Amino acid sequence: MNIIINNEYITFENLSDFDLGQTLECGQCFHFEKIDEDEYAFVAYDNLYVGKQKEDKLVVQTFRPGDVSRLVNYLDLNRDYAKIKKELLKRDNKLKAAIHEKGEVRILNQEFSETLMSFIISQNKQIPHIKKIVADISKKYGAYLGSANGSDFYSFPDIKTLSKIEINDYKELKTGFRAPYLYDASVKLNSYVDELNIVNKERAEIDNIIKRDIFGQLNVNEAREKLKEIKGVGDKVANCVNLFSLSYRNAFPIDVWIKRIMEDIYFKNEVSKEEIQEYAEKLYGELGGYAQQYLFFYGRDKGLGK
DNA sequence: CTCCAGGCCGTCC
DNA sequence: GGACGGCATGGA
Repeated sequence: MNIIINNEYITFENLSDFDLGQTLECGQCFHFEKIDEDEYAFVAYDNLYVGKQKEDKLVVQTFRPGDVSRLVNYLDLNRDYAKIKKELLKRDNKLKAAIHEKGEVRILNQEFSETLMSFIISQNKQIPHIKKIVADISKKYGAYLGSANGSDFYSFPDIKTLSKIEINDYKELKTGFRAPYLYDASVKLNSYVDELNIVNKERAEIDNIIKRDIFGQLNVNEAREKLKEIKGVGDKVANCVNLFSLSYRNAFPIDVWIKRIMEDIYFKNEVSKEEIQEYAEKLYGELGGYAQQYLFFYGRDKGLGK
């Protein structure tokens, strides 16, 4: 990989095992829009990026010049995915089709607070509607970041702003029964900030401190249980947060789709989530999160099991 | 009209 | 412990 910086444009050359569209569309994040063929506007933390990829070349316009390392980290571009895929295939050749079709997905390193709130919203909802609610909350309470292809983009509200949103405000944003869950999550998020005595820090740094000081010493199971202290967070949402923002790449979230897909590929009949969890842990081990995402995206795209 | 969506909670046994 | 209905909202 080669990086060239020219004013607000960051160009990546010789990319491997990466596709921006796949990475954004696979279901791990909700704060983006496809604005043209192979072109996406996406929000990470309080930054807006507009990226266009052709083959192994990606050009990203950033609305905050000088944050190349943050973008590289967000897109997880410093990790050797060829090695991960090779090892996964060694452990289980049945992943071949999923990796062949969706192998250019990378697991993003997302902000903890936005990921938590987003996946609380996600329960019993389809992805387009999750995206709409995330955009609506951001538009109402976040900061304006910029415009792309006629659409305005806003940051997801930061923790201090979230802590001032009431249950009824969430209800007005059509979150339904999730409103009290979102409220409780914002209270817990704010309590982390208070507990760690984080004052006068920049957004990404607040995120880093929470990840390090609240979750840094916990293994994946302990982190999941800690997250489940939040109302409306169960195994699935907790594991999504673990995988997509807390760097637990061994987390294996099981939702309706992955359950169907695993049953289709491995079991040939209906089995419990616990059984699937155990099976996945044994088969994929510390690479479970990658396998899950390849399978999820592949299976959902193909409509496997339905 | 129905049924279901990247689930979870409270209640029942 | 496991099963089951309810839950807001929108789209197929």
